[in-house]
Amino acid sequence: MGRPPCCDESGIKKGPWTPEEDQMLIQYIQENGHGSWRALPKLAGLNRCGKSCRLRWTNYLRPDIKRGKFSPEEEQTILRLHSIIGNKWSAIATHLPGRTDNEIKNFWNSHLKKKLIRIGIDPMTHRPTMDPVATLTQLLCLADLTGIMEPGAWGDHAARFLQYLIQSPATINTSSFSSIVPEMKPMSSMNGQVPDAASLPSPGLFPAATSSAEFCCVPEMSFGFHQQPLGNYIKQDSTSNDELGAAMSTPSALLRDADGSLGNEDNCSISNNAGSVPPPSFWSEFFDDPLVPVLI
DNA sequence: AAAGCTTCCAACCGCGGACTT
DNA sequence: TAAGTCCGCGGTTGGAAGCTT
Repeated sequence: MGRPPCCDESGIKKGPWTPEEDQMLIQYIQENGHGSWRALPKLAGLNRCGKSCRLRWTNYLRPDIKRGKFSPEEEQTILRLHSIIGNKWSAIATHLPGRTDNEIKNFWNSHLKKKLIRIGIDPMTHRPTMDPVATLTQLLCLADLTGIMEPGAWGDHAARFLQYLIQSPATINTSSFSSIVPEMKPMSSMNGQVPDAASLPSPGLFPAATSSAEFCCVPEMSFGFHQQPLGNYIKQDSTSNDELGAAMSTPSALLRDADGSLGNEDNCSISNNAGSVPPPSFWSEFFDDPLVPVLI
């Protein structure tokens, strides 16, 4: 069953709001609350439909709306949430105080989406648009970093890791790649700065998805290097203290059960066993709940 | 300076879920 | 239970502003 459009009444004004109309709406809502949006226009003396009033209020006139450019932190939050829940703009907006779903949607469509496409990330899947190994090879070529493969250039760890990526494509589960783009930057933009070689794992620490694993973490090194240090993390039951599994983890690690579904264990936490390497910052930054966040 | 193009964003549209009658 | 209504959401649009040629 459909419903008639709310604005099909003749004589109802559409289009941009005038300052006078804004003032009437603000004054009415401040004095009476919005109540029924349907009834509001008549009560407030506005020749608008209720829907138009609601939109104007929620997207523009509300006193708690934050104006101005999105900060890098807000941008990262949007990207992270979008990689998890997709185009749920209202849900994303709940994590960005003062920002409206419409504003976030516009920012995504006009900035972030294009940005991802430009750097080779599919904005809908948040995965590289090309084969990750091919992408890495291409980036290496672009950055003219072939010299790094020479012994001693980055240390054995880094060289082994790069060789792993280039020579062992079959071991990389490309279907599980995910991207938290702001934490990564193309190698070509690193201007000779390389990550701490000691923090790079040996290829053996990268388990491909296996059917028997409690969960698996898939490294996301296909596109660039995380700005945050890598480390090994332990998934632990906080009540029994049982170690449920250990994995090489990146800031956007994928935690899955053996059947590929999302982990859902209560009482679990992620802890770090790498000593000097802190847990990925986004766990605490982004999720209030210290239990296992569900990411995909 | 002006024409054409691109970007940005406020506002609209239509759908679907929830609620009411 | 079905029909009617309201609200909120995501997709899309149109025009203003900015940029390029």
